[in-house]
This record gives sequence, C-alpha cells and structure tokens, in this order.
Amino acid sequence: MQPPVWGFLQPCLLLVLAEGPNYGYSLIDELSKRKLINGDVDVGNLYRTLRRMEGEGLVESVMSDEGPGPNRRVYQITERGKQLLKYWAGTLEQRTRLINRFVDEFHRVFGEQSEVDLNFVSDEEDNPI
Amino acid sequence: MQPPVWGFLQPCLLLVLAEGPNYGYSLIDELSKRKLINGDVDVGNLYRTLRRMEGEGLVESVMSDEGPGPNRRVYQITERGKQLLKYWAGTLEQRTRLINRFVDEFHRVFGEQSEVDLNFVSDEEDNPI
DNA sequence: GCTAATATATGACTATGACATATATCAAGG
DNA sequence: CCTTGATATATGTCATAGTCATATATTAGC
Repeated sequence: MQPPVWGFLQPCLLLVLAEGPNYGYSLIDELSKRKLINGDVDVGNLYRTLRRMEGEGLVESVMSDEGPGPNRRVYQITERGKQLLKYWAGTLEQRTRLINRFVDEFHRVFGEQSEVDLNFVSDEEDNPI
Repeated sequence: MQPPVWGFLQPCLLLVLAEGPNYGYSLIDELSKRKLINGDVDVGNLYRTLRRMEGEGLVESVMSDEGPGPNRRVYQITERGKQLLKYWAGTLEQRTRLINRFVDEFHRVFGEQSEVDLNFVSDEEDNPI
C-alpha cells in the first residue's frame, strides 16, 4: 500500500530549489538522492505541482536549450518561495511533534511490545461492504 | 495560513476508536483533548471521513438514542481497522524520519541560526501573477 | 530510419480538506 | 407555547494533492 506523505512534495521542491535553479527531471533525481521521498515521484504530479507553485509566485521558470536532449524548463525559487520554505520548516517540526504524540498514544493503547505492521494490504475482495 | 496535516485525521480517529466506541462530536473533543490535532477539526470533514472509513470496513456504526440531545451515530473500530492502525503507526514513524531529514537539509542550506517563520501569510493581493 | 533515453505536459480519477449551509433534537428561559 | 442556543449529523461546492495512463517532442546511438 504505502500511503503518500501528503503535502510533502511542495516543501521538498522548495528546499532543493533554494540551493539553485533546477528543472523537473533533475529535481526528481535530487529528491531520490537525498532520500527526501521514499519510492518514486510521479512525474505528472511533479510537473503539475511546479506549475501550481509558479501560479502561486513561489517559483519562476524559463525555457532553456542547454544540455543534451529536449529543452528544459528551469525553475528558480522566488523571495516568496523562500519565505514559505522557512514557514514549512517550522510547521513540519510541529508536525513531527503531533506524530510523536500519536505514536506514544498508540503504544499506550496497544502496549509497548506491540508490533507495527509495515505491510498492510487492502484486500477489497473479501470486503462485502 | 497553517496548512493541514494531510491524511492524519483517519489514523487519529482509528486510534481514539481503538480505546472504545464513540460518536462524531465526542471524537472531536477527544482529538482536541489529546492534542493530536492542533486547531479545530472541521465537522463536515469528520463525518465524511467516518462514512468513508465505514465504507472501507475500518469502522462500523449504529444509531443510539442514549444521552441528551439528538441521536448519535456511534462508531466502533473493526479488526481491519485495528490492522490499519498498526500499519499507520509504522508509516508515521517513517514519516518523521523523512521530515527530520528535511529539517536537517533546511538548516544545512540556510544555516543553523536561521529563523523559521511560523506566521507565513499568503498576501495574494500584491501578487500580480 | 528506428529505438531508447530524456523531458514536459495533460486527461481521468481518487483522496483529503476548507468553508458554508441544512436539518433535526432537546433544554432552558421568557 | 415559542424562541434561542447547544448538540448532532449531514451535504454542497470548491481547492489541493496524488495516482495511473498517455501524449508529444528532442536528441543520441545503432
């Protein structure tokens, strides 16, 4: 199954772009290299997210014919994007506190020894609802 | 602004229901009391989430005329729901590791002393895009 | 010319959440 | 009896976010 880390792609893109301009395909590589996202990033989702961010004034883009292969749309973070990135750093720290509280409660309810199940599979088949 | 903790409501509901049957309005109180969610929970969102969860066989509900006021729909976690809860405990622990990696990278890029901004406000007004 | 890798983009669908609004029950006060 | 407020569930509409599939174009290697 492996549910997505909702809303985490945007802050990750801002973080990588804060170190310098970059383009879509390369951003995917960076996210994998830094292990900021486990598993593969959906390319369609990536490009639409970047476009949305441009619409929100978080990044700006120009087409570039440098490098081999098809032209690249190179994104650059804006001042506004940097502001939001700093904001994200704060809220994500808060988020870990919420999650830690969740995990503590979980162990309190189920007992410290209780196993977590990393391989939940949804078997819709035998679900008569 | 305060962006939502995406996908966190469902696991929280499962966790509270794992301690005993409960109904919508009371679940909101519990989530606030345990500080599992900061800010208010949208009631419309809550009820739709519970219905969705029932459709997925994670909880079951019965109407109850106990207590004062209008009748309550009392939800009870299923075996399948408990399984998913254990799974959530595992993935959420993984999620904190991703977020910690993000925060580390952030401080590496912006410097340890850099302030996080907990009060980002989207001023769409002066955004000419 | 064909194929594979690179690169960007969109269509259709699902999941989650925000904000507003609707409906109903019951208790308390006038 | 009637209004008001608290409780309780539910739906409408929209935005955001992600999945899976597919389309289109460029370039390099054979």
